[in-house]
Amino acid sequence: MQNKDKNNFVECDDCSMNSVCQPLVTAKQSINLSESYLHRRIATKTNYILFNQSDPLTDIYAVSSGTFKLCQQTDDNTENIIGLRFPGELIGEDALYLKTYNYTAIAIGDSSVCKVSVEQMTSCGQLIPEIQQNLIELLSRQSYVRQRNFQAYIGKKSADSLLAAFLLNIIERNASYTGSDTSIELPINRNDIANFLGLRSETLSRVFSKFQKDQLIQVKGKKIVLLSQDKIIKLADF
Amino acid sequence: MQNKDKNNFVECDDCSMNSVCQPLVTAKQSINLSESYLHRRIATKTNYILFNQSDPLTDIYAVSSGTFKLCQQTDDNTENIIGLRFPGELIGEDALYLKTYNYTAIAIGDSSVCKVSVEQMTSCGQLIPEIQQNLIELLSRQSYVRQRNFQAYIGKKSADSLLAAFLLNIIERNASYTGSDTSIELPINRNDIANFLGLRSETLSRVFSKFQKDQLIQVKGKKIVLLSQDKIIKLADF
DNA sequence: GTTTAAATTTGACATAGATCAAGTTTGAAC
DNA sequence: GTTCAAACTTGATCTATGTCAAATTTAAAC
Repeated sequence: MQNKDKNNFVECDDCSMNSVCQPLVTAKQSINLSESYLHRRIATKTNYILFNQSDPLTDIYAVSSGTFKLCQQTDDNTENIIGLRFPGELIGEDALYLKTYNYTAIAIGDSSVCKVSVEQMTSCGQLIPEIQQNLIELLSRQSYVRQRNFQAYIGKKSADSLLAAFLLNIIERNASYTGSDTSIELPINRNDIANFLGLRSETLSRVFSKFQKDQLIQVKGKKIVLLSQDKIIKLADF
Repeated sequence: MQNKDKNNFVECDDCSMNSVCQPLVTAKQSINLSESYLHRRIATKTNYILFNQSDPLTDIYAVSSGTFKLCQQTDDNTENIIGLRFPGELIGEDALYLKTYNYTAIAIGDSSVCKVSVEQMTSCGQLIPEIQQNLIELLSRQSYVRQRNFQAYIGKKSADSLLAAFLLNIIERNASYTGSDTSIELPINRNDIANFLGLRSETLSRVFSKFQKDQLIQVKGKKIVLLSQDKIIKLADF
């Protein structure tokens, strides 16, 4: 079980960008890479913005600690949270296709990221086939993760099953980092969860209360423990 | 505007697999590829199953005509539709990571697919760098499409906005094939749409009726025409 | 520690969607 | 064409979630 102190980082070995980042580091010795090709563990404070919706793509990020929310503005100036990223996960890689970020990425709490220049990665890819192959694996893995993520929420409407699916999803995604598959230090507030799930924060609060009353979960401050994983999975499956 | 006769296929030029499929065809002349490396336009009847959930990955498919639904069974034996695929789109590529399909792919109506052997594609990729590069672009495009798809539905709960988002989504995805960005020949029945969106078919029916009464759409048999795209976009955005 | 604003919970009522039931329409098989 | 089952629509009621308001808890700033 790893230390969960907030100053701790995900290990490079557990980072999804490692397969691209490592060969670049090795290549640095033989190829003339500019200094900006890779920045490791850039510290960011709460509400720090990595990039804005519709900025041109320049870098791909991997979360090394903390959490980021991905937001979109709608016409009427409301902010919709359309995704969350946890340590070891990528941010911005879906812009490789359109060359433009299509959401704003904002730090929740003190966090940190590693950053790889797309330009450098691409030109190195021509020289080092290993990078290409790794990039393919990285992208197919990402494709799978997205599919799972989509499946988790599509077709669900009841507040109970949405929250159950959400808890399972974030606990699973953080398991390798936290070392637990039944608990999590909730990095995001009720309002943001409600926004993401399309519920009202009052409704979400009631479901949290009900889950506690029914002995499905235990909440202590920001920490959530699943008391009956089976029942939660059943709820999420509905 | 293209002919929309159901026997027509999406052009290879408009198929997302083309960037991988074409180089393989070219390579066939110089490399010793087995006969099974590529099957073009396999005809499938209604309810034909391409592969089952948890089958090991062997091939990646691209829809050349018709429509496929992606389904998952839950514990209580109900079938959940977790995605649709239209001409030019891929099926099964997200299994590249886990090596196992994680849903069942079923034809809706008479359809057809092209099929590429993953084994052959991978071994050819070592010899022909072009295939690797094209695969990367294919996967990042897919990543983007999935993200858009996710965004379209996450956080939406009202039946109105779900249906509006659904109509826009499928019309957009079929536009290059049908030649229209305001109408579509609906390939899927109300029950399946309701299942996918997590609504009851009665509710969906009521929303369809309301949209027609409010002059937002026109329905003639299976054909749907958007009368006020602006209003539908506004509904979907909420 | 105290103060204070923000986050969360709870209550009362309104409303959208689910459920159950009964039509009506559509289209395939004959 | 006719028949029939499946798909779709509509109506009446019930329930879950939204809405608005107020109370309570939490945690940040001092």
